[in-house]
Amino acid sequence: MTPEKLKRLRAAGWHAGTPKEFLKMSDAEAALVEIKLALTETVRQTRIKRKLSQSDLALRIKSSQSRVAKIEAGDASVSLDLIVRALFAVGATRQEVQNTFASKMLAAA
Amino acid sequence: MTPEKLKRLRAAGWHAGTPKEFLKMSDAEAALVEIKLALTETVRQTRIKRKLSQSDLALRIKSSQSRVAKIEAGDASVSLDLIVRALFAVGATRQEVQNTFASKMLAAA
DNA sequence: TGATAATATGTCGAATATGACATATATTGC
DNA sequence: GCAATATATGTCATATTCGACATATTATCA
Repeated sequence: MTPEKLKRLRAAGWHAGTPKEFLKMSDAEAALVEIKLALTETVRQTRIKRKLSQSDLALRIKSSQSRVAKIEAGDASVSLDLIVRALFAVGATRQEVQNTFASKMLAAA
Repeated sequence: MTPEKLKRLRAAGWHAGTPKEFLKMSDAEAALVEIKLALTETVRQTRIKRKLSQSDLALRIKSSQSRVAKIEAGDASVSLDLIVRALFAVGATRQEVQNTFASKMLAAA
């Protein structure tokens, strides 16, 4: 895991304490975090493409604008369940989800 | 449904307050449940294939046998996050997990 | 059969995620 | 510029999910 990525994750609230502890995060845990981040990016991109505001999306998932902002910011307090609900609410397609995953893979290489 | 609510929904981009529009919401909820069930089924099949007991898997994800049983039973109290952690713990690849999410997004482009 | 391991189910206090709210900060259109 | 709109951030009481435990049920096999 690159220092760049660590910095980004920490900024989003993912730090588990010391940097050393953070590095110990298992590969599986890291993969889960990265999948969540990829999906939140799909949420944001798709929402904007559909010309919806965060408040619009909040209404659809019966949540609040601030929580939608946290979803898109990759905040650690957001569950995968809520991210997927948001994905469906913006009407993301398989293609859009796949594309985000694909671009994430390239970035990781 | 109150006229006020209808007005807010239209402003949010639903364009209508017809029953059809609201079916989309329940469809999304159903799709989320489908994703969960598909993943839990994979957890169980893979765990058995690897000849692991529920207790073995519980150790790997630092949980308990009873919670693993609930994961595999599709219990409503189990989060998508925990299901994915279990999936990785039985040896699923990141690619396999990603494919599940992508394949369940069926909205038309 | 009966012993033993595996799995299922219910419960509960603790931990975590939640929507809502206040408010700060961008961003857009005039 | 300056309103109006959109987004970001922090907090908090409530709701949900958690691991753990007790115990019931089922499966395996000598």
